[in-house]
Amino acid sequence: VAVEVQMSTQTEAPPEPRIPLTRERVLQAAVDLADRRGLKSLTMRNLAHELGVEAMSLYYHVANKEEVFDGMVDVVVGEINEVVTRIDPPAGEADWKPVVRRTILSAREVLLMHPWAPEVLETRSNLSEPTLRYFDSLCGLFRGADFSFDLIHHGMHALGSRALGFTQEMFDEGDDDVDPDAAAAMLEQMADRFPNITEMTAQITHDDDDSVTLGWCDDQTEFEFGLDLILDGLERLRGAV
Amino acid sequence: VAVEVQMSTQTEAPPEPRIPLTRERVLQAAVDLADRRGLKSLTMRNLAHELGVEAMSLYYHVANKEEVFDGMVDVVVGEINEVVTRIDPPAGEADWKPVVRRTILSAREVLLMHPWAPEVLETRSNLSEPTLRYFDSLCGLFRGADFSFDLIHHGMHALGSRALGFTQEMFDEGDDDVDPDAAAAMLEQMADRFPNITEMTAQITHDDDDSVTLGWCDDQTEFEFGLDLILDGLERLRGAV
DNA sequence: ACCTGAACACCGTTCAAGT
DNA sequence: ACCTGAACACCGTTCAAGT
Repeated sequence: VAVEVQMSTQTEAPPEPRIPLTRERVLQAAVDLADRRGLKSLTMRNLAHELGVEAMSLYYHVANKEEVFDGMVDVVVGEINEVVTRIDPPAGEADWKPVVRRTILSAREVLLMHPWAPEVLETRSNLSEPTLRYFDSLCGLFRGADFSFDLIHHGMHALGSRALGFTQEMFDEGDDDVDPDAAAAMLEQMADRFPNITEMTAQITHDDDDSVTLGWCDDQTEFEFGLDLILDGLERLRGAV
Repeated sequence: VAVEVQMSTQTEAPPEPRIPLTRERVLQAAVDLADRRGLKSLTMRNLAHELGVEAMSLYYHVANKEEVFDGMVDVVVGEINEVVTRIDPPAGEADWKPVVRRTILSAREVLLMHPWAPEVLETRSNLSEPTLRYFDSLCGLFRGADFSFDLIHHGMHALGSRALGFTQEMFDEGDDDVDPDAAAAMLEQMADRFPNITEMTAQITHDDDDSVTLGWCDDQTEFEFGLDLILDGLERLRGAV
C-alpha cells in the first residue's frame, strides 16, 4: 500500500507498531520472563516468543545466552544503584553504620523482587560497570568513616554476597516443594540421630509461638542479625587496628 | 563354554571382572568426573561412558540427574563428616571457638578438592542425612559452650554457607578466563569512575608487595577473617544475652 | 541492517525390548 | 534383576538466505 512513505525521518506511528528489537529490550524481556516464570523457562526460544520474534533474531543483538545472563545482572544491579543513590550520605564520621546498613538492606529489597538473581549473580564474574559502581560507592561509605583500606578490603570479603543483599539460605526449598511441616516431622522422626538440631528447633518454635509466620526462620531477621554481627565487628576493629 | 557354573554362591573372579553397577559406584564416578573435567562435562552420557555402560543403564540405579546431584553432595559432605569426627572435642566451656574454627576450616579443605561442590550445594535443599549430621554436630559444639538455642540458631544463619567452608567469592572467575592483570588494567582505566576501589586496590597491592601470590586477595585469609569476625561477635553476645 | 528457516550437535528421559 | 536401542521432545547455536 504505502511504499512511497519509506522516505527519511518519518515519525508517525506505523499501522502495526512493531517496535524494533534492541539489546535493551531483549534484556528487559529476559528479566521479566525470569521474574514471571522462573529461570528454567528462560530459553532463547521462549524469550524470542515473548518478543514476537524467532529465536535466531536474538543473536543479532546478543552474542549468546551467557551475554543475556550478564545483561540481566546489569539490569538488576542498575535498579539497586538507582535506589541506593537516593540514600542520604552519612551526617558524620560515626554515622557510617546506619547508612551502610540501609544501603545493603535496599539492595536486598530489590533482589527480593528478582528471586532468580542470586543464582545468576553467583555465576558471573561481577566486574560489570553497574556492579563495580555499587561496590565503589559502598567502599566510599567506609572511607568516609576513616576505615583503613586494608580493613575495608577485609570487610567487603567478610560481607561477601551479603553486601549485595543476599545469602544462600542454608535450608532453602529447591523451587516450591519441601513444606516446613514435612521437614519438622522428619526431624522429629530423627530425634535420636540429630539431638542438638531437634532440641533447638523444638525450643525455638516453642519460644515464639505467637509470631510464627513461615516455618521456623524469619529470613529478614536472620539476614539482619548476620549483617549487624559483621558491621559491629568492623566497628570494633576500626579503632583497634 | 561354562554354562553349568552358574549354580549358586560361586565366588571366583569372572574372566572379565565386570563390576556390577551400583548406586554408590554411579555417584562416586560422578564425583570423580566432576573433579576431573568440571561440572559441565557431567552429562548422563559421559557419566555412563566413564562406567563402560550405556546412558540408559544409569536410570536403573538413579531416578534422574537431580538425584545424581543429591548423591554427589552426600558423598562430599560424608567426606567432611569423616574428617570432622577425628577432631578432638573442646577441653572446656571456653574452648569452643578454636574447635568450631577447626571444624569449619576442615570442611573448607575438603570442599577445595571439589571445586564444583559449592555450586551444586547451593541448589540442594540441604536436608540430607550427612548434611543434617554435620550441622547437628556443629550445633552440639555450641551447646557444649552453653550457648542459648536462640543464639545458636542465629549464629548458624550468620555463618551461612561459611559453616560448610565456602563463600561465594565476589570476584571469582567464571571458569578459567579473567586473568587478574586484565582486571587491574581495566580498573586503572576506570580510575575516575571508581575512585574508591581504584585507590584501595592500588594501596593494598602496594602494601604487601613481598607476599603477593595470586591477584590481590588471598582467599584463605579473607575466609578466615570473615569467620573470625562472626565467631568473635558470637562470643561477645554469648554472655550478654 | 535486521530477521528467518533449516539444520546440527547435543541434552535428559521414556519405553518397549533384550538377557 | 539388570542393561540396551531407538526414539522423543527439547536445548543453544551456525549458516546461508531472505527483505
